[in-house]
Amino acid sequence: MTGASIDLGQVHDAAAARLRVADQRYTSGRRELVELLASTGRPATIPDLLEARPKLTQSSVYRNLAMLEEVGVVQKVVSSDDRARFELAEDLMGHHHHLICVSCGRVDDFVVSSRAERSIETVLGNAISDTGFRASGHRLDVVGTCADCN
Amino acid sequence: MTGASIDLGQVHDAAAARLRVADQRYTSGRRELVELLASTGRPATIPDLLEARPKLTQSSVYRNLAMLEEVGVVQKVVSSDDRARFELAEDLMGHHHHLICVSCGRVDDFVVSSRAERSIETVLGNAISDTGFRASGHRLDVVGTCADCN
DNA sequence: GCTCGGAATGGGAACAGTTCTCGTTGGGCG
DNA sequence: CGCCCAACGAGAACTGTTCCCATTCCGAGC
Repeated sequence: MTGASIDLGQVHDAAAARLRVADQRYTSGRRELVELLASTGRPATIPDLLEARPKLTQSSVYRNLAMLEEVGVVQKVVSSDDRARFELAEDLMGHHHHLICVSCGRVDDFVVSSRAERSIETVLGNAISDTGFRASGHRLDVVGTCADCN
Repeated sequence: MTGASIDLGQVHDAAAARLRVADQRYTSGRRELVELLASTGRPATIPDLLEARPKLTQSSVYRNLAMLEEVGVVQKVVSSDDRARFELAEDLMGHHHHLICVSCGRVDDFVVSSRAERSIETVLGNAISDTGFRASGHRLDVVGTCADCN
């Protein structure tokens, strides 16, 4: 169900390039974060990341995620609990949506057909055309309870 | 653009009834919150509410919003900034979507045609049918920059 | 290979939003 | 009229996140 796995080398190259534009280095800590997020297949919380790589420290993870978000390598995802979650940016991961469990806060990815995406875009474009709002994208999340929470 | 205004009396009746089921009173503070949320037409932050009704106190607003959420009268909305926003529950407000400004965090409501809603529901139903996830609804938000933020 | 300068790091303090605590208030019922 | 307990108000406590600063690391130039 989770889309075809992505090319890690390509992701690293893109991350390095985007950081370089901002005069930032692609350090080992940042590389680890990107690698983790690329392999998880689901938005991760900071505790998730710290647990997966105990060598990482909290303040650096926060700082590096903020930097990676700023240069467009990762993006923040909000769920129903109060921890931020992070995933690779859409242009690295592919456009997708989230299943948000209101019971445990877990977030999973899913995709819909590109035809369905186009019709959603059209509907949204019509709906907001007279609001002065400039859309940069959409978030279509399904809320409910995950299989584990039954 | 904001849908037809809702029947305030009906909202109060529903709120009172849902609280009563949970052995809770519909106190003046709670009534004020419901009234504010019904009149705002856009999800409100706690500071918004405190400013609109200086008589309300912060701790009571938090406590009462939590209670009203628990009995299904209001719901929490997350935006891009880190303040929670609240609006009346969907069955009191009508189903709608949000325009989320990534620059200032402001959130506005908009609606799409019921035909479009049905097709979205169908698409989502197909996409998650084999995940074990039980959907209770969806959130379709448009992110971008509002007219004020240009 | 060595040194220097600036970027990144790590640990902890500071901060903001939210939740909890507890003594007080007040509405409803006997 | 008085009792009881839910709700209130003020502030303390808590939690996730951000900031600070001394130390470490990396890369460029010698």
